[in-house]
Amino acid sequence: MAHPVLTIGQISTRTGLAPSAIRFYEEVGLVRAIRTEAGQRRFRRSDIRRLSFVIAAQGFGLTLGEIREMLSKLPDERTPTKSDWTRISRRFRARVDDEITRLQSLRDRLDGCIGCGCLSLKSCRLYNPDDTAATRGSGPRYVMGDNPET
Amino acid sequence: MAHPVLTIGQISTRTGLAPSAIRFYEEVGLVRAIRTEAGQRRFRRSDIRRLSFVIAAQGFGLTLGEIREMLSKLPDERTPTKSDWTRISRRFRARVDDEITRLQSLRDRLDGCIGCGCLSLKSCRLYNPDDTAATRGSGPRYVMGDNPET
DNA sequence: TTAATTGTTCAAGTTAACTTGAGGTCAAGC
DNA sequence: GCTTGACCTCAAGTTAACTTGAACAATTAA
Repeated sequence: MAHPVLTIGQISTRTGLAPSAIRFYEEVGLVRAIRTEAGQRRFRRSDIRRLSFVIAAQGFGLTLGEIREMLSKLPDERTPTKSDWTRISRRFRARVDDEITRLQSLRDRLDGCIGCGCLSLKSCRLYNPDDTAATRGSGPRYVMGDNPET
Repeated sequence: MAHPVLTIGQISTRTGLAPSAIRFYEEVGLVRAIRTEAGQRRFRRSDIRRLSFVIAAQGFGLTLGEIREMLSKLPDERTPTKSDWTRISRRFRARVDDEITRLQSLRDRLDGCIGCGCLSLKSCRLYNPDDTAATRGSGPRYVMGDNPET
């Protein structure tokens, strides 16, 4: 093998992540680096995949905590195999599916509002209480308006 | 009319937003309050709808800046009519559609990776360069891995 | 061998979207 | 007319996800 282990700079160019981000990811437990005698980080090739997964999951909207959660399903002792990754990807896919569903239902409600003019009706709820937890924020937010003066 | 104008507390209970959030939204220009002689805020009924839109758009993932952008299309002088809102909602729907499309393509690529095992091939790009700008972060991030030891 | 490059730590700064707290005012009910 | 609850401002704190900078060590290329 040309490069049994990689430096942080090499990982950086391969993933597109800034070295500072990679260090930060190590700090929060998303990757683990081996250290040389002198204290420099060395990464395994498989960490490229790991970090790429972080990027993908994050672009999808997961927090680093959630991503760490998912990655915790990978074996710690050995290099993850293809089937390890397939398992994780399947879980990830399920989350993507859920999000697509959520957005489709948002779109439907939006269509309802646009089409039937319920924007001006008490009965229009762009946020219905049965919706799954919102990404951010807390407390009940449900009514898309009220009977306006207009 | 029972309440020609509403206090911040009333707006708060109607929207589910904390008063501090409403004040903050005023500060960043998402709503505008009238002031009483004594300096207290008074809102129009139509602001409930406005703030509800903020909540909806935010739950979808738009930043407050983007939301302000969209809301800037509403008339400033008069109370927005139903057709004003319909126009905005249509634009919003287009954004939702785009996001659904983006996620579907992510899902497809994910399926490819899961199905064909390309997770272990150089050719697998979970992030392809032609993708539209990611929500967060900068710099190129494109490779989902590399030929691993495994 | 020496200079340039790349790496290290640690503390502090950044942005978004708010919340919290202090200290004070206003409005409503009894 | 006074107490209570709602409201005000302004400064500072909070969380996520990093980046930046200072001061220094290790590696590599000429």
